[in-house]
Amino acid sequence: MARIAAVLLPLPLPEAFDYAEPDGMGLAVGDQVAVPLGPRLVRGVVASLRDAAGHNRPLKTVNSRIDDPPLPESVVAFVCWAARYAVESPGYPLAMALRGLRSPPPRPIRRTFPTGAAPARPTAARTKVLETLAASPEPLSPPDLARAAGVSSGVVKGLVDEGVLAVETIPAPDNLFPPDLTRPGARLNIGQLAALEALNAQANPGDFAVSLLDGVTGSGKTEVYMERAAQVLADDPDAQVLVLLPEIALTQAALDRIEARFGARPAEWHSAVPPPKRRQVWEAVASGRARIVAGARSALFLPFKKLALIIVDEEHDGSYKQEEGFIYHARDLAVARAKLAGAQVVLASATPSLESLWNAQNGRYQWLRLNARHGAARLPDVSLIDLREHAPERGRWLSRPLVEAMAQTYARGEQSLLFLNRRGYAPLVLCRACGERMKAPDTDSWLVEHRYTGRLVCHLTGFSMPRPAACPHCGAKDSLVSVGPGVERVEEEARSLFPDARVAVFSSDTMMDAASTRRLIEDMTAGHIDILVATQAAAKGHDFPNLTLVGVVDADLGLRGGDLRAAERTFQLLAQASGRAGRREAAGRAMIQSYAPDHGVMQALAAQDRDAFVATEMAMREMSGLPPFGRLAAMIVSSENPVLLEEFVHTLAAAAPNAENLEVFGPADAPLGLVRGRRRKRFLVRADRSVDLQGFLAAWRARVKVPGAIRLTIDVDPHSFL
DNA sequence: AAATACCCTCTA
DNA sequence: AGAGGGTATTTC
Repeated sequence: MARIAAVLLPLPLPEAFDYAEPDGMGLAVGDQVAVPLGPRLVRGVVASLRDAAGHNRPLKTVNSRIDDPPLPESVVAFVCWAARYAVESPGYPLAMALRGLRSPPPRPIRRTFPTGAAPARPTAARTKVLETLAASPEPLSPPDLARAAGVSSGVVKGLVDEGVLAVETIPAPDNLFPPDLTRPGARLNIGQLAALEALNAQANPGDFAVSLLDGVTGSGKTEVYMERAAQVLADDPDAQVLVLLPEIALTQAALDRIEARFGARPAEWHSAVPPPKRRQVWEAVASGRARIVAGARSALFLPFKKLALIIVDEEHDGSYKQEEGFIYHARDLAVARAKLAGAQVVLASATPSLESLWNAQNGRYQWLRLNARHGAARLPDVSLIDLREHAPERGRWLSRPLVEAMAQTYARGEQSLLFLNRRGYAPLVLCRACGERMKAPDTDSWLVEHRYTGRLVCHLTGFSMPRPAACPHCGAKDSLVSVGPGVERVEEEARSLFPDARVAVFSSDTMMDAASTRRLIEDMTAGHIDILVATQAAAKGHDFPNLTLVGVVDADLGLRGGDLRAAERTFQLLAQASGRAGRREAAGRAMIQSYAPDHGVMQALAAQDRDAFVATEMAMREMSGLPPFGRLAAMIVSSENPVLLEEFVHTLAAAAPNAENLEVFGPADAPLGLVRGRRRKRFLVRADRSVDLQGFLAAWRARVKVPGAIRLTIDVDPHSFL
């Protein structure tokens, strides 16, 4: 009756390793175990158990069970599913599922209290300590007590040693409080109520179901999904809710709303959460005590005990795609996660991805549309400015019509937002004397000038240098010129046009931390800013009541790369940006500057006809068999050695298995062919939806031996084509 | 990922 | 021969 345990290890191994289960250990799937691997002992998780009968390979034995919470079976299944999806080792997703556990627990809190005994020698310092402690409203740690009493730590220690004071040690509280479900919910309008009813009716506890909550900006999607969350939490006292947010570090406002609704701050999970806090959140999620978690994409890997609802807010957002290391799309993984856990998914967006719209059209997802803006708010008037006709003068980026609209807005005491999705001052610096373009060393992308810091920065590699006084190539002095606009340069132009106006910049460079972001948002909300120049960091989420004009400085920017999703992304971004205008009583307008106002994207934006845009874009995708009608994967090969790379790429091309209804394109030089001295090439695979794309990719990779100097990455459902 | 097996070159 | 180094292989 001996059993074999297949154990997943958080290491880049291709599969689970088999170990013999010691008699009487009674392992279960999800248990954490210590197993021998070569000469060392590592942590692993039991993926499955089977009878050892008929097995003849000698196996090592599980060393011991680790006294940490087991991973729920649905999490183990999800780890395996995600690995297969991404064509990667299960070790990567497993490491993510265990991440909170590997952090150190927070330091316990020490509290001092009097025992009642009197000090043998009551010196002035000792009396001061006892008085301070008696007067303190809350218990103090020994160092805090010494500081508060103004004595050295030795005095407190002496009292403790003598038994006058005692110190108790308690685990650090995690400050996670249960949601208050007796609070009244938001007042919903008819459309919101209908959507909520549909969500409530769609899934019984334990049912997998997906809904697309598709509503224009300001239609109140958040209230709807929060009420659904309230219902789920009320239906089952053990149920847990995960709210996925893009770039959560920048969207503290969403956390405030959850706190306002449930009277308790949700557990937070993202890269900026300090390790001891992570440990607490991980344990609270595993025990089921954390009932609402708000997190970035990696929160999908948390070991929820009873996950009942996943909300993917702004589901179209590009930051859900993890592009490095373990590559995945959080929206797609959220659906898989919910399926395995028996949970409901709500995908919310004003500009859903074509993938989700397609699933909604096919009836795979329930499609809930909210058309009316909440309260008095109306959709903004959108107009196109043809830059061929209204070209700004050299070195300027704002056209006459836009400047006039800004002047009117300013005169009325209302706010303008100028949107330009480009950080820094100028995207390119070149030498007038020799024509040299400033680049990062061994990299193909231009250096971006940042005037605040006086540096030239590579946005790809992070390289930066002070702006040189002379051209590093030809040595000419004062010959460097800044070409093209970034937000800082548009800010400069706005200041010169409106010298009395209060102008601010909102980009990831000016908003380094949550505090400065919050301050700027408060200033904007309170009307202390007249003109805000912003990158996409401000295009989403924030709701500024007095903002009535949105100017899109360069609408063509995103269309230039010309990849599969360029039109879709541009439409989403600009629709979100123009949706910032007029979210309260004041009527808003959006003005879009473009050199291609006849382009389908611009026409659809001006007409505010998303359905027309979606229909044409879908037709194009269908004709070429591109997502969502077909599937794509990229195989990216890179090396510092170009000769070896060339050779390997040939071997790889020749090794591609034959397959029906599938094409392999490439190898092609990646658009940014050289990054940090590594040359990159890529293959693109297109397959019909009936094809086992992951199986093909795995078989292909298994046919070649990847030399050490070559890195091979597989990106399933790629979003970036760089 | 981490330990170790392997395979060069360099030193004496 | 043996140290020192980089790279490839193995880990149930």
